[in-house]
This record gives sequence, structure tokens and C-alpha cells, in this order.
Amino acid sequence: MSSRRTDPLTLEVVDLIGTVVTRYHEEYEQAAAEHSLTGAQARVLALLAAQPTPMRRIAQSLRCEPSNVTGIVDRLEARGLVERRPDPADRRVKIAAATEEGSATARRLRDALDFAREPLAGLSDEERTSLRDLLRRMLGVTDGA
Amino acid sequence: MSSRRTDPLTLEVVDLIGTVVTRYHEEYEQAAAEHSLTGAQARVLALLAAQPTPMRRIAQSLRCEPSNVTGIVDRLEARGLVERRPDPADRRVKIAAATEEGSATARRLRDALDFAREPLAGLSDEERTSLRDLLRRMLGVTDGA
DNA sequence: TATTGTTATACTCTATAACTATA
DNA sequence: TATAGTTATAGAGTATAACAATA
Repeated sequence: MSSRRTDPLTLEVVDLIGTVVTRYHEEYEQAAAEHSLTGAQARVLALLAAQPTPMRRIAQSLRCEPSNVTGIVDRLEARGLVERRPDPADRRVKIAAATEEGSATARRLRDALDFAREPLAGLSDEERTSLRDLLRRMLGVTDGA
Repeated sequence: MSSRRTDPLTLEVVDLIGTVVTRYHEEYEQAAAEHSLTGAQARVLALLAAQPTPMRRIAQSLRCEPSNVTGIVDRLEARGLVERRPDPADRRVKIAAATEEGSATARRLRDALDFAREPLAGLSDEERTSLRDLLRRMLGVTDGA
């Protein structure tokens, strides 16, 4: 209920953040599409390239129902980018992992995204530090380490 | 190819922006769901509450094919949140507009979002000004006016 | 009994192509 | 002929519920 919510400065910052969000998403989807991947497929592939993951945990990471992951991994597996492995410790569990080709695709995807995020290069080190600190505070990040 | 792309500071800022994007989207979808709206429906409703809009221009705003807008507006219309009006100047055109109930829903939705974006309130005026200027530069906004 | 992954089902969003009514 | 909106179709993501295998 703070009156601050409607002051022009806050509104402009909110608007700018909205622009960042929109642009980020468009560039992500576009980069994925260039590899014939949907956004969801690209997210799962990136996750698996970082670390083989049980189906259940993929769903948690995506914040969706486990039943959806079956189809997404099916489609990645059909293209040879991902494979399902048994978990020796629990035979109910299937661990999805990126193949070598999948890892390579994930790497190219990440490079494309880094390039897409390049606008940061227009800021000096000091400005990037300021931006980092402001975003941290905005997000309530305590700097952990 | 700038070496800057991979320096730790830039990587952290990119990561923080990713967190902002994720959180923003989750909160938007959640706020929409609380009004039994999908994200796409909420975006269209917000657009129409601001201004009645021809179907074609809705598609441009959403960056999707015009054929998709038909269904989204159909569903909003079925719930009495939106109506189609003829354009007196061109009988091919249909102008979608929020009903009174639709406008009220859009207002509640926006209030919920403003609340969700409240983390900005933790920053002082000066900090918000810094954030605004940094985001503007990052986005290449020239401040127009 | 509880959990993991899957299947079956239904809904929404998405793009493409073909259609209609206007212009 | 070109344009606005729609319809038809198909693919993908999503949630829910029910199921088999395993714990």
C-alpha cells in the first residue's frame, strides 16, 4: 500500500524491467528456434548439459508437472540430443543426460545467448558493478559466499 | 568476440537479470491464474483495457499470427471480459474492447502485479534513479522526450 | 503404502494454409 | 488484387488423473 508504488520513477523502472524481460525472452526463443528447439526443450537441454538429472528433478527445475517432462525428453531423445539412463541406486529412477551432440548444441545455444546479452558491454566496469549491486538488493540477494 | 563476455562480473549481472526475468514471469502467470486467465489472455486484456484495438494490431503487439488472436479474444469474450465492435471506417475490421468487467479485472491484475514488483520499494530514490539510468543505457534507450 | 515415471485426456498457445467479406 | 478476420489443422506445452514398476 506504499504510495511509492505509483510514483513516476518507480513506474519507469518497472517499465524498463518489463522491456528487459520481453527482450530477454524473445532472444532466448529465437536462439532456441535457430537450433530447431522450443524454449522448454532448450531449457531442459541446458540443464542436462550442465548435469545429468532424474526426470523428477527436471520437472522441479521447470516448475511443471513430471508428466510434461516425459514428452520434452522424448523429443530431445528422438533427435539424439539426450538419453535416458537407469539409476543404479533406484530402479524406479531414470536419469536424463545430454549426449555429446546435445552438449555441443547446448554450448552453441549458450554462446548465442551470451552474444544476445551483449548490451551489457556498453557499460563500464563501474557501471556493471553498480547494476549488479542494485539488482542484488532488488532481488534480496545477500551475496551468500 | 569480446573477452568481456566471460568476465565474472558480466556473468553475474547476466545471471541476476535471468533471475529477474524468471521471477517476473512466474509472478505474472500466477497473478493471471488467480483471475483464471492464461498469460496470453492477461496480456490481451491489459492491452484492451488501455485501448480498444483491431484484431490485427493485437497480433502485432503479441508478436504472433493473427489467427491466434481469434481464439484468445473468443475465450475472453465468452467470459464477458471483452467484446468485438465493428469499425465504422472499414467493415473488414473488428475492434476488440474490454467491457466494464474486463477493465475491472485488468485493474485488479495490474494492482497485483504492482504489488509483485514491490521489491523496488527497498531502494531509495537515488538508487532507483541509478537503476533507471543503467537499464536505459543497457537497453539503448535515448530518453526520447 | 509411497514414490518414479509413464500414459491418457483435455485445454491453450502457436504457426501455416485456405477461406470470406470487404476494400 | 490486396487486406482483415476467421476457420481448419497440426505440433507443442501444460495440468489432472490413473497406471505399472519399484521402493
